[in-house]
Amino acid sequence: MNFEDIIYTELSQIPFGHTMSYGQLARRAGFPNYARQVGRVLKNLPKNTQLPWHRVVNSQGKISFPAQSDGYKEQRGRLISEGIPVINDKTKKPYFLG
DNA sequence: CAGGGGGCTAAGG
DNA sequence: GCCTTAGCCCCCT
Repeated sequence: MNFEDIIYTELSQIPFGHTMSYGQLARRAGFPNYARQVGRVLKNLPKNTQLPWHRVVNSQGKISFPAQSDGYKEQRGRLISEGIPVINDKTKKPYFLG
């Protein structure tokens, strides 16, 4: 098993409605200090992947995409659909179910 | 080999 | 909140 496969399996273990940081996921996979590599793996995931990549956020609990980017919106939508609040930096209010 | 850059992190101003 | 520095590891040009 290579690094990517280990990350895939570890990623698939994150339960619905939960999030985990890149570094946390890396450590759980047995690769401390590999947060950036986790980011690289997620970036290269095929668009059709079934893996819950959206459940991975940075160490501040925030989405690691530029706030206007498509990736940001996509991840935000997925998190909200799981009941996970996402703070809007502008209004300081959380997007949430409803 | 050198340089630049990532879905990163922790620590400081 | 913003920004910079330093450390990390790997990828691409």
